[in-house]
Amino acid sequence: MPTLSEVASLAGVTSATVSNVLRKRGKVGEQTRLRVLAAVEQLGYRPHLTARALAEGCAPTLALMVSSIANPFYPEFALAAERAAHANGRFLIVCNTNDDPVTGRAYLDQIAGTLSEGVLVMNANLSIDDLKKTEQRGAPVVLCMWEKPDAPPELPCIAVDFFEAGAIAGRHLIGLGHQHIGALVGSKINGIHAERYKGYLSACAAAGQKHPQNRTGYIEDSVEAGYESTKALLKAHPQLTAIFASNDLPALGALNAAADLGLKVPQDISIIGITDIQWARLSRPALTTVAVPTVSAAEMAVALLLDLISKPGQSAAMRITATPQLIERASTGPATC
Amino acid sequence: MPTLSEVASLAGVTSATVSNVLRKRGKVGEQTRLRVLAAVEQLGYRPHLTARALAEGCAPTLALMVSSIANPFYPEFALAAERAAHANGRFLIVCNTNDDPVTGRAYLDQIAGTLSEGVLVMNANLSIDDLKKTEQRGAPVVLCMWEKPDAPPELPCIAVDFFEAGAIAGRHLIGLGHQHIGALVGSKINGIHAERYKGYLSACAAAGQKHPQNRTGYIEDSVEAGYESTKALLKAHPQLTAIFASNDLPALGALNAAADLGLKVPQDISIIGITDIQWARLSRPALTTVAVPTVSAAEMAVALLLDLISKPGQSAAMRITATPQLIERASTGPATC
DNA sequence: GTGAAAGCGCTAACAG
DNA sequence: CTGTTAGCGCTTTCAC
Repeated sequence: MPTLSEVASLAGVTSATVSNVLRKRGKVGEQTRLRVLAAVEQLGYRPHLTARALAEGCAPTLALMVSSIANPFYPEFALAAERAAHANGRFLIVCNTNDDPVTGRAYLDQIAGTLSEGVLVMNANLSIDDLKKTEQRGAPVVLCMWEKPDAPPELPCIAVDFFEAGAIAGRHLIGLGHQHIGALVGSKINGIHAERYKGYLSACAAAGQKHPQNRTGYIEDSVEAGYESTKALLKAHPQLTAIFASNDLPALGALNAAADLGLKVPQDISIIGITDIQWARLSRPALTTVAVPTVSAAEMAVALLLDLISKPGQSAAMRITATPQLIERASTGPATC
Repeated sequence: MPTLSEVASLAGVTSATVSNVLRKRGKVGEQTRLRVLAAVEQLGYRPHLTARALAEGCAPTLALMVSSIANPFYPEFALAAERAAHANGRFLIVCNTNDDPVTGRAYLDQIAGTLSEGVLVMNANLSIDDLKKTEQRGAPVVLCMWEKPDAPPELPCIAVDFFEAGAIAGRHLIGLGHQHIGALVGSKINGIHAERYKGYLSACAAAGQKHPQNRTGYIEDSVEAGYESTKALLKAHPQLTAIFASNDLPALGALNAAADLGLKVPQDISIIGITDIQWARLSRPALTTVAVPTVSAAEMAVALLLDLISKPGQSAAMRITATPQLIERASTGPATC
């Protein structure tokens, strides 16, 4: 690969000048500029991003920490984040923590500030302490789609009003006349869906309905867990006419459980999820769900991170994305009893 | 962030020595080693990966080019690739080309050899010429899950026997007694599924069945396209008892079309796909499909790429992964007429 | 064993 | 306007 100085000597100038024409800095004579450009073209010169990063003291990469990029929710976020990053001249490194704090910490220690200029953190089971530590070391951190507004994150974050998402789901079910509702709350690992559940409970309370504790299954955030839990719930409480799931994956599992139990959705039982992942519209019946603003959250997260990178020492404000939206599809309908 | 020389002066040695103990190179006196380690610990020193990359002339990153990481097939590949890369001390940069050759070329020009040491290419609509050019510039390229064994790739690649995958699917359907089979072949964009279709046709021929051209829909690789095409196919050919889809997404669309048409799967119509993406096991009925060795392909691709990186000028051999496997689930059954 | 010095490719003052 | 001069933080001969 040709270097700057090779281009320089071909053009009969010095590397500083070449750098200047390439970065459009300083003033360069029109003819030398042309000469340099010709040399660049002739040699097929491309700037060495690693060298540039070292010299500038700033790498053109951002890291995205997720538990697993194969989790159906992350790819859409990652796509939006990568696009936003690239639109700003940055590249995105994807790190799968596998929900293992040790792996996560190792990633942070390795790349934060040394290879990537900042880090976006999705639900990757990283400790706030580790994150604060990497922030103190100079690599900005942005929590993405933060769900616990009451627990001060102590770190910049993009928050989504998951309480409202839960409330919307609850109101939808109640509005349809459902009085016996089962709930699927995940994930067990980090109890991160508590906010959604609280929102749902608040909707019940507001309608004067009470939700008995034993109608809630605390489960993992997966189709399989939703499937099993729904079967158990329906066996214990045959009178249920609806299922509130704190996430789409368990909701989809509930759909399958209903089908395998010979129940018709939504005639016999209504099911609602939260998030609106890709599959939600593709299941049969298509899943009614509360869409969360994933794309805008990703864009905001990248914007916030870039802000923090450009202005070190900035205060760590929390930004909030658009309100979740009910997406009414075919898995919910009026209560029949 | 503390630097090597800061650690060095704390330990009362020179940076070369610190480097030696950290890289476990050369011989270092046991006591100096301990002293250095203590200093590293005390300062919380972490090697600056960008600086190291520049000095070593080798970046610790690999790039993965995909059309869109949100396409349901890529995340599983990306997960496996990232794990394999990280197991070898490399980080993975994800690049979404959006199927746009211009975007793809820009990515290659920017990072290949300057920020990432090599590039993995999934179906990203990049021209072979562009790829060969980046290879010539010194950044190894590995084509992942290459499907056209007859068209010499001229580039190192991991090939999957998609012809056999198609044949397996065809044999399965024929073995079940199906004589009137419709075919969904995608994607239209790059005609990349031809091999799968050929395999399917060969299975028909081997069984003495002929597949009329007008029973094939050439479509995009999506659930929606599969849905529409299945409806059209079924309308034009009501006698069809099975659908062969060259990919799972259209197969899932076919499943939905059958459901919306009031057809029971597999009693009225059998449907088979190829790939075995995550959703395949989650649909109702669960999709019978021919699983492709995604994970091993990803691992082999990373291994090949690392080989090429470590041994420049190596011959570009094609490596082949495991044979596709039939995964019999609930969407296929005996022909009833 | 350990240190001195050069250099990876580029940027960023500062001179001229 | 353009060239000179230092580095960025680390690795790597090559002496001592």
